[in-house]
Amino acid sequence: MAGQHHRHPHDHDVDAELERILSALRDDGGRVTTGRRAVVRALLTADDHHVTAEDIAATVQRDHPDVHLSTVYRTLEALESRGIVGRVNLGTGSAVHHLMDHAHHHLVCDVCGSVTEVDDDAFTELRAEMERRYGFAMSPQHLAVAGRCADCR
Amino acid sequence: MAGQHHRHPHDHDVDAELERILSALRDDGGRVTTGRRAVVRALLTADDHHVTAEDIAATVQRDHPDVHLSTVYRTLEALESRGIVGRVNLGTGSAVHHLMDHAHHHLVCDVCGSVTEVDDDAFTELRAEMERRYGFAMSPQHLAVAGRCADCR
DNA sequence: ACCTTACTGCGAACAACTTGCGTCTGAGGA
DNA sequence: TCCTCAGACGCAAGTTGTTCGCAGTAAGGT
Repeated sequence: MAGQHHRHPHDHDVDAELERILSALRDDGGRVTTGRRAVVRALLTADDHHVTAEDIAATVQRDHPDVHLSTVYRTLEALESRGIVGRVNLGTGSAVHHLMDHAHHHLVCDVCGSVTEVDDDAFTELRAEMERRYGFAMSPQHLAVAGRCADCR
Repeated sequence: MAGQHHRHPHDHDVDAELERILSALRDDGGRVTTGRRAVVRALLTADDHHVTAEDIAATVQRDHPDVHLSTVYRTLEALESRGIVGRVNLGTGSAVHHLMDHAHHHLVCDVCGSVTEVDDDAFTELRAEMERRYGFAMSPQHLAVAGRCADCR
């Protein structure tokens, strides 16, 4: 065991989850490389769990300076195609990525750009309605609702 | 009065609405030019009322070949900042624009990319919930819901 | 240890806008 | 009607965020 540098109280949780995710990737025919490990770790330890590709690259490059931005993009794509991470694309600027640990949606503030998670259960009624009226199957993820957050009102 | 070319049964409605919109623009300090008139007309007559900037440019350029794409973008921006048109940005590809004639939202199919309008009233309950739980004021427009449409399921 | 072949770094390509610049023009006023 | 001048235009060049082609590297099954 032992030492990654800078251990924190919850590093065990992070490490366990990290390995769980990486095995899922490996079991699906993917390979686990230093870069990929670092990208997943960055996603796990990101403050608000919603980060851009460049955020991830910046974090990763603190420890591994030659992991290229395009590797981050390719890793995110590999994880997305396996349903491990999700992408939120609020029109302006870069897309934001997050682990799909639980079904949730996003309230995106038009003013400050902050992203708030909303549990999927708030949407069950709406989902049923869209299904009934339009035969449309709402994705359980990826939904971004624009508006104005409490702070910016 | 009289003749634009190629008159159709509902051209009067279109023309009336066109002038209404252009006056709103003019009353707000904007200027009405040939290009802007053509852009608004393209929005009014678009088949599904949800068009990309390039769609608009293509339509406009049939009659006015030297209206530049950048003029279309600038006109759309002018109209958006005045709340006359709205923009839907489904992650992939170009943004789609539409007149804000009534409050509605969008069901965007992940597979075929089709956009279905949903009246805002389906969202009143959800809006109240977001307000109550997070103090978040959902925009009455611009909401795009990802998923799979009836045809693609 | 060996052999596939997925993954990588790098730079160049790409799509969708956005902007700087010099010219032109709509529309309120003299 | 004519002036004038900020707002709008055409054009080309620039930005931004993301993807791709290539040749080299290294996972991981055998």
